Amino acid sequence: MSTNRITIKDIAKKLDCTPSTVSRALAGNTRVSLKTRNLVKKTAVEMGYRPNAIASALRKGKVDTIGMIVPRINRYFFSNVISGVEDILNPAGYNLVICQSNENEYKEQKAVQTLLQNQVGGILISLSVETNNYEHLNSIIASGTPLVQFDRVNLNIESPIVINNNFEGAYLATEYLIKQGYKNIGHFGGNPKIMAYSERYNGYIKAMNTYNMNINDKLIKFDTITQETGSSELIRFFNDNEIDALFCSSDFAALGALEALNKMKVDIPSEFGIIGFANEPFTKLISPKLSSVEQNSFKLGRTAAIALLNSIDNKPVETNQTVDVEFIPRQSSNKSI
Amino acid sequence: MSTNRITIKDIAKKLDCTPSTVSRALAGNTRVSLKTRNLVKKTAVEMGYRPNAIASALRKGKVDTIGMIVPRINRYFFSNVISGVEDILNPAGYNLVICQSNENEYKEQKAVQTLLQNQVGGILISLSVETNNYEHLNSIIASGTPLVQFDRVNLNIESPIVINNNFEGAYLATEYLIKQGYKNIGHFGGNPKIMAYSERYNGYIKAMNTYNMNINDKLIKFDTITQETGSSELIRFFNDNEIDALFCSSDFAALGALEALNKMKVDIPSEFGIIGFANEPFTKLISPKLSSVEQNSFKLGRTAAIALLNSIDNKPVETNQTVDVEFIPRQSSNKSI
DNA sequence: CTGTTAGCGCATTCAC
DNA sequence: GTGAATGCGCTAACAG
Repeated sequence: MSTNRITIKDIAKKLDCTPSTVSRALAGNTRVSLKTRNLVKKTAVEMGYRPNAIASALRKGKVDTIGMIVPRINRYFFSNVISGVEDILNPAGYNLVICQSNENEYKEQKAVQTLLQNQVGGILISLSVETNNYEHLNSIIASGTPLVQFDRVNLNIESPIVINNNFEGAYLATEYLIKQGYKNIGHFGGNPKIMAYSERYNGYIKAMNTYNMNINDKLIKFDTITQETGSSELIRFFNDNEIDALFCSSDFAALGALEALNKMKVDIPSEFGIIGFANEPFTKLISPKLSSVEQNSFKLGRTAAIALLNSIDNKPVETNQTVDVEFIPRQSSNKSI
Repeated sequence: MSTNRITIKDIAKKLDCTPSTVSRALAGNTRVSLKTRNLVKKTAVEMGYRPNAIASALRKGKVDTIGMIVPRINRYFFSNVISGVEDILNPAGYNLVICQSNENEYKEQKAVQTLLQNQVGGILISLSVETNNYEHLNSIIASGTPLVQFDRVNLNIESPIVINNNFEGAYLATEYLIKQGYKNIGHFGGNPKIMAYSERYNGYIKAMNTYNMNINDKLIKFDTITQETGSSELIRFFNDNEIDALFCSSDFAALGALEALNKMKVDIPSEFGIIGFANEPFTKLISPKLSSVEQNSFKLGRTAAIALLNSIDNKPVETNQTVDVEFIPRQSSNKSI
């Protein structure tokens, strides 16, 4: 397959010097005379030399690649986090390798295994909702590979963590519904094992309590973060319960609920208020526009990447960082009666 | 950093045999007795052995990693292509590494360089719109690394190509507008250097000619694929020209145009018909729902991955494959007068 | 400023 | 069925 690749040996032979000199020259080592350095570099280009990163990594025992594992690549939130991570990593000379777990525990374990086998310099991970067993995270730590968890994290694992202020976002959203005059406010949450979701739930509860609102367990449903479940769950309990507002931990669940309400001819926002979470681009495209919580995902990505680089360089790392969120009011929650 | 990693040497020492035997046993070589094989495997697990993929790759001169370069990760189309690629690659024992070019030629070149340096077993690429120089593609070929281009391809580069039937999709969309009775149909295209876009343009022209429609160059605008340009370009020529319909090569441009029209109180679809391309999820969420062209991106990803695997295995590869598209009529193009 | 030597961890050829 | 020896391409310690 691969045509005979040019190595530093070939360059050395041509220039009648040793591979060491070539290696040093290419690395810009000033112990090599400027003249030789330039000559080597020029010849390398002429001969079409491409360094073998594999060999270099094996020798140096480390690699300039960082691995990142996310549940889904096609979420506004995650793709922005990725961009934020790249914004830090690329200038620092690292390459980012992205793996999708597709919310599947097995794929997540496989991804960890692959990254460790490839000796990545560090790993950034946001857990799949399905993940129940955390042995793969321990094996990252056992391997000595720096690890940073972000967004969907497990606190029992020893690693720096970067998360949004999910509690605050949920609190603000719920408070907004309350102040708009909605009376029976329900909640669609994610899997409470995941801290991001439990915190949103906690923020919701806190706001409800602060304003002496009645909390009805029947109006609270976990594991409801997709469009499908958002729609079906709303239909399932809308007719049997008094409910006039919903704070969803996911824009997609909110979208599903909103569509179901539209079909039932329930007017939003006059009869029903609804708020999502994540500020997906579609939130401002649908009708009515969906209120949501912006997570500053780009900044979160930068923060996580910086934490990882510090961890790699053995610099001090704040173990627990929080990125601010912002409530974005739109039509879906502005009671206009 | 990395704690002393267990190697086959350590296992050999413990079992009082040689690294060769361990290596063979781990690889399942039948020349090693079943008993030894099992013992080695068991001990490897017990000792927490993790194979060093780097060393293995250096030795074998190849790597079980495939590189993929896409302009943007957060496009419905691309993220689905990625899933399709994974659907083929993972079962085949390959790992996928994804790089974003962000539509930037330099980042694309850098990504190619990184992948080649990491000796990936093959590369899948969809070109950035900005890319003008194709030397990096030639260097992939020169390195002997199998290459497959998909979607945004350059025909002058010697490689298998997998694309959508863009011509057909554009033809069907334009034909639909014509049959709905729209008279002055414009076109927002992408960069015609990119075949995907030139073919959509060609399909538009073909439909217009087939039905003896008047083609007005003033109503055709290239490099208009973002929401912003879609909006600004529409505003720029709407008032000065007779135009009552638009076929856009991008859903985002169509969205921008649609928003501008909404603001100008132009009724869609009675006064103006509009169709996009790619069937982004938001197309069915906005109001009015946007007609578009579904590209079967998952299938396209599978097709491209299969082509690459065949190319890696030196099996015959169809050099030029086309994946069907489907026109999805929605409200934005159904003239209901 | 440059050469010599050694070895990263693994897979493979050649022995026996 | 197993061991010994070699080298993938590169870098780094040690000389000089």
